[in-house]
Amino acid sequence: MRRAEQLRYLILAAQREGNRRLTGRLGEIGVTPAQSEVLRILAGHGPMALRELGEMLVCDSGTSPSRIVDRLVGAGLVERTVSEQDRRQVRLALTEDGRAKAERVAEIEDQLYDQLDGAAQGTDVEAFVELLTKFTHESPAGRAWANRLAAEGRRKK
Amino acid sequence: MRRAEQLRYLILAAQREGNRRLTGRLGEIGVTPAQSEVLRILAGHGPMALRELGEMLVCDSGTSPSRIVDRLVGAGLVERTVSEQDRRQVRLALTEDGRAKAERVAEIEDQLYDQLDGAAQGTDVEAFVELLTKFTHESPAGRAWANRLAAEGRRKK
DNA sequence: CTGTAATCGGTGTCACGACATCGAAATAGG
DNA sequence: CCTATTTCGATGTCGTGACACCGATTACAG
Repeated sequence: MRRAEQLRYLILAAQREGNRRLTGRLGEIGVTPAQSEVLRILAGHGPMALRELGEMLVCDSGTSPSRIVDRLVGAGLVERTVSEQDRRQVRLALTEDGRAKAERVAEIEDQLYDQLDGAAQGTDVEAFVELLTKFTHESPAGRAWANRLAAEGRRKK
Repeated sequence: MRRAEQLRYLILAAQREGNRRLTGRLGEIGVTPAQSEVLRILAGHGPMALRELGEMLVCDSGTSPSRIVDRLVGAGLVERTVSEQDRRQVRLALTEDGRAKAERVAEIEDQLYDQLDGAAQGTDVEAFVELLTKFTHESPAGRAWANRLAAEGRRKK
């Protein structure tokens, strides 16, 4: 059993398990994990174009997350407006319902983060964060996460 | 930015990136990552029932991996036979083509494991393995991986 | 100003994953 | 035996993910 193989499958299992727990809790308020990521990004970083959202989404590195947004628009949580300056662009903004839902999502996530932080007590997570960052920093998903961190930094200023 | 949140998204990004690389390399021989896991399990642990396969599959914790197997049967890599003793059961076995394909999958995986081991040089991976094992050991995917490890142990005897 | 290239978002397609439900077959209980 | 329960695998459905391709719109080069 190679060390890398074990790491590979444990990362896969952890991702699945995290998603499973999140799906269960988020299901109570009628959103999926992918949708929740969109809600949280829009709540935290204001209205933006679909392309910008795509550059921050870890869960979907496709050309554009049109279809995830479709469902949020259908659920009345997100508003799509064609940009005035550039009619190719679409501006995405949370509705009132969307803001409320994003708030509830944040609460649920916080509870799960408490669990995870508890499980990670006594482990040198920083070393692991560094390894994963190195492994992903050239990938679409890794760049999306880096974009989120950068935006977070700007927001705090 | 909570530590757990960073860990969550980095694990997601790493899983996506690993899958992306694997998809690219495996695409050359016409299989997907999920299919490759089935091939490797059948190659390593002999013919088995669909249920047993399901209990070892990290990639699919659903009721049964019928549909993934469907495609492998369609591709002529796996043979499905109704069990004589228990006509509810289906015995899965690799065909000659399937064995050859599993061999090529193993070579590709080894190359990627080399990359990953290289990137993990100097990191205390064991601590991380322990954390992930603890996090997943009650989950479907975690149990599947534990089953794989156990079967691996038995095979070596 | 005009033709070409680049950008943006939408869509078609395929293969998952997760969940629920189903029918056939075997087993346990009486 | 005979019925109720359990097991096994298949299947329907929904929502991703990843890729390729498309039309509309804008930017740019000559």
